Amino acid sequence: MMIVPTLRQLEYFVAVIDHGAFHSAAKACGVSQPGLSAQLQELERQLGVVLVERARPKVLPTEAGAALLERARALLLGAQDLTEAARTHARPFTGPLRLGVIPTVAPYLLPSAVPALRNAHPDLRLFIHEDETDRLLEQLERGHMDLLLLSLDAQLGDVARLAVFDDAFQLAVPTDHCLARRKWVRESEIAGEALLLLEDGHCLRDQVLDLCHATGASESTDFRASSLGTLVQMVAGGEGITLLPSMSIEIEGRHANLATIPFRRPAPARTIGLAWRKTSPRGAEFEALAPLFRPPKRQPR
Amino acid sequence: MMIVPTLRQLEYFVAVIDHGAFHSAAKACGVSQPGLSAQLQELERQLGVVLVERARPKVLPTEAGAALLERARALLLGAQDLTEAARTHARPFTGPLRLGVIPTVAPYLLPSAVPALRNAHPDLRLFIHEDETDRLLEQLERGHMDLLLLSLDAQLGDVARLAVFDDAFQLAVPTDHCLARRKWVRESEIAGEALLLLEDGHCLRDQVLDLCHATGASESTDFRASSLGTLVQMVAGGEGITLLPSMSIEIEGRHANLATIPFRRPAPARTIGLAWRKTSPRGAEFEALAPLFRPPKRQPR
DNA sequence: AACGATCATCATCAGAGGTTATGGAATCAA
DNA sequence: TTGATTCCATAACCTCTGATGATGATCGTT
Repeated sequence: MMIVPTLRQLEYFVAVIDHGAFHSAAKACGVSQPGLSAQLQELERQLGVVLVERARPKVLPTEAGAALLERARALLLGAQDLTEAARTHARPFTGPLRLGVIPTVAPYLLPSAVPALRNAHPDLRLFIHEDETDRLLEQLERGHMDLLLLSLDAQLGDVARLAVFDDAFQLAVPTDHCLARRKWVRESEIAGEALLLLEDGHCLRDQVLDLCHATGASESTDFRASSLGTLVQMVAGGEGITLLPSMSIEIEGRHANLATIPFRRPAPARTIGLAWRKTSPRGAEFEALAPLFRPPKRQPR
Repeated sequence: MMIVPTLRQLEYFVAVIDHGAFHSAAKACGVSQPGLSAQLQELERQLGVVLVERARPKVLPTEAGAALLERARALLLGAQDLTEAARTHARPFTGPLRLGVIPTVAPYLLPSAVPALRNAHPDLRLFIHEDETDRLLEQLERGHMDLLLLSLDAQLGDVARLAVFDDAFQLAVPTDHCLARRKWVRESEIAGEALLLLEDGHCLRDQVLDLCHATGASESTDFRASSLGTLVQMVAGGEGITLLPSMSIEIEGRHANLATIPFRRPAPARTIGLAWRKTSPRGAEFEALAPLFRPPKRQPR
């Protein structure tokens, strides 16, 4: 069996489509434009099909090119996985670990988790990327991320996942709110309230919104916060109430005019966990890393 | 992203494992032994892992090698599929078509189907391989077969499939059997009978055996035929009775001392159909070919 | 001990794949 | 229209990969 395309040719092909231009694709691949051009031509010659239409503002895949693009991507990803499988086998817990974390988890969990990771596995080169669930998942599928730390309550699609811990919600109200002095509240007690929520794209927003529908609460209109920090500022300013994940309270809850009240059990919660591509060669590693992402033990009072 | 292994290196690696020796693997790949040896060393150097243990009588994969072997196979298969996708896109219904057919179908359907195929698509280069279901499926998964023509009643696993037609069973008895003059029989009437069956491995055997259990018939011990032809000889010789698929009767049924009796509807039947790898780029082609595998119309009497 | 089989090494060479410089076509601004 | 600009293809040249055949080293067998 003679192998027809080379991985290098496929890499160039994918790069050209992704960049929409030869010269920038060439730069991204670390080669000169003529070099890339020649390889792509050779690929097209060998396959007997024109893959990219050299249109003016932007090169576009032909029909055939579009049909082969995903196969090419899958092959390149498979090659990457193979090398990673080799390294993992030779020396586990080494090499790059591209970790994606959602914005409503990163600032609260990473300060403890990152040192723990570095300490337990000093040869792991950690790259952290913070983004919303959907974009993280796309990056994961494309092989630009290795591991995600996020809420497993969101729609994750066909990925391997492992729950790490549950993160209960608490009610956050201004100190002059009628519930501010309560030791706990029932879920049903937020019925009729209008909650301040995060802006679109945050999985936390979607989950709390679902909770609103289930309990008879609603979303406070006119304003959506871009972070939990902003949200807390607004609650403390008397603009409304909201739900905060417990992990955020130690940091976000230190605010005059803000009271946080736990829910009575069973409290509504999100499940924080890890996700990775099912075909990732490092699944076993990731499972072993999971405990390091648990929140640090609070001092018993 | 620098691509670490080349497809050629992976091809050599897989060949060495499959052949158990460098020199024969090299011959199979069409290169000299030192060439292959060097590439494999380079692969091992780049991956930082020894992949094959140069044991004396036979080289064996190391633990790491075994772990990477399936990934390597998948990549090579993916590359093959990609080229095929390109050719299919450029000129559908051309190139090699490696068709696997089970032994209880091949002699009855191929005499009409093969000319029909050649006629409809003269640029299709047909390679036909006859074998039992399990082995065909393995060849299919490995990429050594493109398309299978078989009974969809067997366990096929995770493959794409398309039913082409139903092939009803008929009862075959010696002419001196009490049922020999009947125009039809009921399924329940074979209860208590002992049927002659094919030897192990034929899906037809398994299916008829299931039918026996369902109807209260049993298998005639002491003898298992290696083909339907043999089976018919034994029935005609008065050794017992059996079930024959309708498609075989025009050929196998021409025998003195043999009577074939249809079952009353709904007659027990097998479903003949096509199967291919889900990732095959030629699925659409195969679906278009399906009608050519229908049995030829019988002349109405 | 000698032999045969098998994989590694060596010296060598063709060509695949890269580079820079340049050409030509399309786009855009004036 | 014209000139400037952008972008891909081509050309000439170079480097080093990946092949070859011959030979060496090692191990199991006779």
